[in-house]
Amino acid sequence: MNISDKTPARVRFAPSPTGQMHIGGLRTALYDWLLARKSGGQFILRIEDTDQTRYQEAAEQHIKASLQWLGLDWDEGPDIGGPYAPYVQSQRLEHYSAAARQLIETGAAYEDDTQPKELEALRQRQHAAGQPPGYDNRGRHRTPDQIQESKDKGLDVVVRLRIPDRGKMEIHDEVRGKITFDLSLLQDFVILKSDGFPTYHLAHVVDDYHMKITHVIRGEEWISSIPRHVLIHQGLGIPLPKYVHVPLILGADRGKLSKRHGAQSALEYRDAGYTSDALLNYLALLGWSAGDDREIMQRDEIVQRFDIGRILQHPAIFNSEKLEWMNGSYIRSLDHEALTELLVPFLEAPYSAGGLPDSVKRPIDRCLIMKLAPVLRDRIKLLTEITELVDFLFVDRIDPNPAQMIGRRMDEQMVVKALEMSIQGCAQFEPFSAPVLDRELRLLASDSGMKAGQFFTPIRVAVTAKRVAPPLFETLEALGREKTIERLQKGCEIFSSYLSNQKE
RNA sequence: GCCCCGUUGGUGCAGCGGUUAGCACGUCGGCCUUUCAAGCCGGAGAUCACGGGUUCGAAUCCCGUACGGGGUACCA
Repeated sequence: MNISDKTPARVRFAPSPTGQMHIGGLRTALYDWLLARKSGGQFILRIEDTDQTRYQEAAEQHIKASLQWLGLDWDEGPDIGGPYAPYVQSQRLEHYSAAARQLIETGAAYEDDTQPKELEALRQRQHAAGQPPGYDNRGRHRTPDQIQESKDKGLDVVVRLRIPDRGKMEIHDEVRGKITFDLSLLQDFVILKSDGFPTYHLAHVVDDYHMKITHVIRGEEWISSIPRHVLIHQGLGIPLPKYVHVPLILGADRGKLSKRHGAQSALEYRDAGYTSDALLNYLALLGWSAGDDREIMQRDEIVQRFDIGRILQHPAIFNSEKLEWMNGSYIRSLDHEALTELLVPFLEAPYSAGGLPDSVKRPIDRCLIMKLAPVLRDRIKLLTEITELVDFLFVDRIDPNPAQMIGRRMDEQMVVKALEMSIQGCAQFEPFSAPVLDRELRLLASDSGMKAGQFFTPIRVAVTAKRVAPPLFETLEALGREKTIERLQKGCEIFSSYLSNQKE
């Protein structure tokens, strides 16, 4: 066990509301939550809305809904408050400007009135000369009078942090260990934008300090900016948190995860029929392993075994086949009640959203699903697959294909015989239950001289209009005697007319 | 370009100086069987990216190369 896991950790998930909550962000949130729960600490949600240009109002709700669906409950956050409220950066601007002022006073930072178009021109010149792009620290020696003059003229003024001209910086990351950077390669960077908003660099450092965050868990893309964050800490004279940089999640082609790779956001996975437990389990393993071969682990077990020291150092590749398998495994482990609970909403969804035909009135008879749950469980990997599997139970009319009634090694006579014998039989079986149907239909099959597989095929197709359906006896019982006989008779008619058409 | 990080069967992981390189997904074959699944059994599939060291001994430690990823913004 990692030593840092033993003391209560305060960890935050700090998304910026600029779009949908992607799988990568969700995995980071999960690791935050796992560390907080394991250590008996707090999981904090903080909204980082410092980019006015990319802000999307719906995004914050989407983020919260995603976390809730996955069961990642937060102890402090925008809607519930907490000792360090507010938890939305746009409501904390005075903290950042105070920090920026302090940094200016100590000389760690300075005001810069270099205009955007000047920066753009600089970049173009660098590009033309084949030089690496970058700010050349030209604003370092502005006088207060010059800055004031620019402000009076309404020009843009930003605050930049001064980077030492030379020197190395050695930092420690909980995942990768020691990482060294050459400071001479960095340029002075913006901490306060001209619109008065802080950049990420300043804002998160200030907030993490105020909120007493112990572990900064975030994506690998931030590794390169650690020196900037360390410099801000030093300038402010505040202690460093522990850094935990988690590997990125890539698509099957080793490229960034995008639409091409299927669902992207947590809620899309929900709608595609994944259970939150399965997704949580899969996500936990995407960039972390407990050190043995166990893969299917309950939430509690994952919390217990989670260890930031065992987070992987290389990108994780999202394998949707494995996720599907895992989802199927979770579905199979559900009890009948829980499974029914999950399945019914998918069936009751509008037809256009993958539910039963709209002609079926809602709410549906969930007892039917409950009864069949044991035989349904093994047959679906995604909850959405349920509709296709059981729709015949709910619709009034089905449309069986007579050609499909002729099973392997069967002729037309056999089909007619099987249907007729089963119609007669079904009128008599008492009770009309799966065990009785099992016994009696098998007897009829042997009486008819057919193999069970042959005898049952026309029945299945007549009653379900499918070649592939749930097990027959349970299906017939669920359907009931009356409907079964009605469909068998209808099947008989359809098959007869099919035969006469064939002859013509 | 420069900087940082990584590299074990098709895929995801285990391995932490001595193993017949283990597990899972997928794939192939068999059993079971009323269809389809599930389950069970078995198979194929890895010169541990490559090249140098260190060591009695290296997938494991060091260096280099290749490849992959990230960064290089008044985005996060």
